[in-house]
Amino acid sequence: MGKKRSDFASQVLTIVRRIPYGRVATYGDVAAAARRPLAHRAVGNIMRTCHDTSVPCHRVIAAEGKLGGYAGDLQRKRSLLMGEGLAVSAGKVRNFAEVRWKAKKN
DNA sequence: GCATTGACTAGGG
DNA sequence: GCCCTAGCCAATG
Repeated sequence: MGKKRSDFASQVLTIVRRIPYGRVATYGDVAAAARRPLAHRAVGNIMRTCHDTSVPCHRVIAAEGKLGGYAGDLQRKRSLLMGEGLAVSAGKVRNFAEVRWKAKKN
């Protein structure tokens, strides 16, 4: 680390890193936790440009429990989610409402 | 500094 | 339930 990212990017990465095992959050939730509820697009852009291995980016999914996308292999993202006890079907998390992690304000 | 793009979201048909 | 449109933020050329 040491790479000086934008304050928003750094905040987003911190939020994603706080997502516990077996939980998932939407881009909107992460964006809202980063003080930018309308920056859901920017969150996806940050994850794409700053996909760090220290950040469980696979726990960040789109709304409605949809997986959305992933850097490299989307299938890997699905495998990771299923590996955490999440039921993924048709590119969506069935128990999304149950495993949805409520991001707290910072 | 403007235009384009992206792992998005919500709404309408 | 799917496709298209409009709107938002940040990074890149």
